[in-house]
Amino acid sequence: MPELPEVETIRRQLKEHVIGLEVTSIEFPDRGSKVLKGAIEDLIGMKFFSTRRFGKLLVVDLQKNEKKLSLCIHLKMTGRLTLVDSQEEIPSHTHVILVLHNRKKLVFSDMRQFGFVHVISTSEVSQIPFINTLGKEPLKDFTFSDFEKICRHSKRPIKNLLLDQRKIAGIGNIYACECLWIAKIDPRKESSSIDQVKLHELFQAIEAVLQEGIARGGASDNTYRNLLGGKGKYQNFFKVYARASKPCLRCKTNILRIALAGRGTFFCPDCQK
DNA sequence: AGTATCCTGGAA
DNA sequence: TTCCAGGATACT
Repeated sequence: MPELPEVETIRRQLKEHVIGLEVTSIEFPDRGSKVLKGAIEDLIGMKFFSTRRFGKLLVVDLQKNEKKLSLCIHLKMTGRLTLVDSQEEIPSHTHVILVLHNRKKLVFSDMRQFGFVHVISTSEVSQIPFINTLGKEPLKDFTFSDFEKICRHSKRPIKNLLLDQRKIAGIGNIYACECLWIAKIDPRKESSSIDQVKLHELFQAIEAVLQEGIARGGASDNTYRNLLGGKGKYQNFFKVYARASKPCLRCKTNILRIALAGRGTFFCPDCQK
């Protein structure tokens, strides 16, 4: 599902394909859709100006003279942002369509309606609670000492900690499973009990896994598609996620699937300690 | 700190 | 027909 690498992929595509374009009209195929908030129609006549990402939240800023508004978009599980040609078919479960000056359409669709598209004034973006409570960006200002501090204070299972957006921003279920496998750590292991060496391996694995995810355009194990409707490729390189009952790629022991933090959790019971 | 909740389609 | 997918939040 869309985690940091998938959202970052879309952000980069927006930057390449949408920045500088003007919104000429807006359509609401699902009027009254609960995923929309704020005066989206106020975006008409404004131009895409910049793109930002906060964890898994995408922020697209638009401008016209002194007026500055921002689209805050969260894809959650099945949300999609798609840029389609004027004649192309609109995806199913579409909630809003921004028609652009070049006649292309920027479409937000979401089958399960967990995601959202909110319009707020750009000056308010830094104040929205979700951004305020986010932890460090793992690919930006994240140091080993930050990570150590987070883990040393917690008795929770390490996987739960990795998924906690208030501690580290952007890691979801897939990448949490993957980096724990790489660092050979049992996802159930109490965070504060992991020794320094292993913790450092995990710290490096987080960066490596997220970078590789971005490099491969994200993971389309299930429903994820990028801005142009294409699939990511990272699912072809999963080490452990979705490999229940298959042999561990390191030691051949069968991969286990358990529930942790209410999520499917995949790990090798033999080499992840 | 752990769990129910939102929601729908696809798989078992 | 039931189960499962899981991001974030509101509960308990």
